[in-house]
Amino acid sequence: MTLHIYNTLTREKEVFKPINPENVGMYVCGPTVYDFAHIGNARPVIVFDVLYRLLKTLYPKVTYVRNITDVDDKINAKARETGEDIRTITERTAAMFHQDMAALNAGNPDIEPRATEHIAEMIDMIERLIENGNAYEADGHVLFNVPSMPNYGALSRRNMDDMIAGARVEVASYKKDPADFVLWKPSDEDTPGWDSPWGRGRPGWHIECSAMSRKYLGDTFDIHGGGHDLVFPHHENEIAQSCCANKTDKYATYWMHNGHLMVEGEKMSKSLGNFFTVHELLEEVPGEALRFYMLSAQYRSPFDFTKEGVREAKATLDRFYTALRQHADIEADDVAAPDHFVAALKDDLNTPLAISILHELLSAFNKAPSPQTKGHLLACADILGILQQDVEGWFTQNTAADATEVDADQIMGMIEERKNAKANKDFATADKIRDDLDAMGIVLEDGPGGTTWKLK
RNA sequence: GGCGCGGUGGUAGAGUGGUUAUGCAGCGGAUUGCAAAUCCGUGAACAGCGGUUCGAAUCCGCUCCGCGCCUCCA
Repeated sequence: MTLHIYNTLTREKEVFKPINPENVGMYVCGPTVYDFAHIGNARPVIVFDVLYRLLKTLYPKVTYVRNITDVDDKINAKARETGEDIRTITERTAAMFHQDMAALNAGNPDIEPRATEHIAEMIDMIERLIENGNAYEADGHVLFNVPSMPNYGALSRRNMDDMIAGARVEVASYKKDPADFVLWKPSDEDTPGWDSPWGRGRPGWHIECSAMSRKYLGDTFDIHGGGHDLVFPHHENEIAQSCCANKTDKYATYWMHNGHLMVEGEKMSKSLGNFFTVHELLEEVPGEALRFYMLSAQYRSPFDFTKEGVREAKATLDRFYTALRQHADIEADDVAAPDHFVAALKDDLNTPLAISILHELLSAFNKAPSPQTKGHLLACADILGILQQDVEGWFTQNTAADATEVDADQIMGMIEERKNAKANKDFATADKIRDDLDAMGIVLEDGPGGTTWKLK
């Protein structure tokens, strides 16, 4: 089984053929750093983290680039609101983003370029677009001229004439064509800006990804990912900018888009108040459970995020960790993940199928605990980025909030008391102790090796 | 209006032109002082209507329903 990827460009699952098998290039649209990451922002981070892990098992080198958008009008608006410098906001937010994503066990990409550190590259690209006749200056702005690109609309399969007929936004008077979009726009005195051949201003939304992907991955590269909503206009415009500036037919070979999240069956939105940040969820559930939960659906499907679903995901991970705990003395073999597991992931990241195989491997491990069955289980889990943390830690400290509330010594003392009561056949006392612990949120399990405890 | 996606058992969620998905929940059993954990067994589905086919939940068409995007939202 070779790696297959669903390509938005062709709307088909295709065999993955890297441009250079020695170094696979992957670019994913990262966060705009002006507020806490919400659970929807976490989906592409997790999905592409799994893809990155999978690719690294298949190719000697993978270069994963994910940008940080630190110049944007939402950031500017926040700065006006709080009176802070945009740099203060973006630095703080980026740090929180990294912290939250680390809790989801999503590693950092190889390169994480920031827009503000690549203004020169963007200006250079805009200049080339003007030279090539694809962009023009008007009223202090520089605009990309959409009709100058014959293939425009190929990714999103849009016809510009139809779109304009149904457009719901007024067209700025300085545009030559209603579909033209901004590459550079002027900044007033109160707005962050950079000197450019067109005066002091700031970049449009799309140009940063074109400029930065080129710098780190070249004119054409293998995979470009992001949320489904970015297909149009963001990715369509990136293609236009990059192909026209670099004079190539091809920008990214494979376009991957993750589906959006809903919350409790409703579209997630601030006005509905059903907006979870990763940060607040981590107060009540381990990041690993959020990660595992997200992977329970195929990445392209819409995902209905529910608290009940989170709870179930956590309970499922408890099962896995329980098995690992009961057989903690067995040292896992250093084996490769079984083929049928890897094959599931190679089929356009079929994580639900992969997880079903993980359940089979768990069952096999429970029935016949051995270095090999444990090794298989852990090898698969490693690719998904789960079951890697300390087993005792999983049961005794599920969230940051738990750490301060539990007194392990006290619990061990009560377990000892109960053991003595049981030895004396005083089951009433033994059960009373168990009930008391239960009321504290502690669950006991009597096993062959003694009694263990865990947080509910 | 344009473009696109989806409707699977109580629930979450894969897959396949004819053969058990898997998890959770349910039911029965083993084990346990009782539990927990684990193991064994078990019922239950493919939105509707046509068509292609020896055979379709799986391919095609239509209908109904739900959802997304349409200039700065992952």
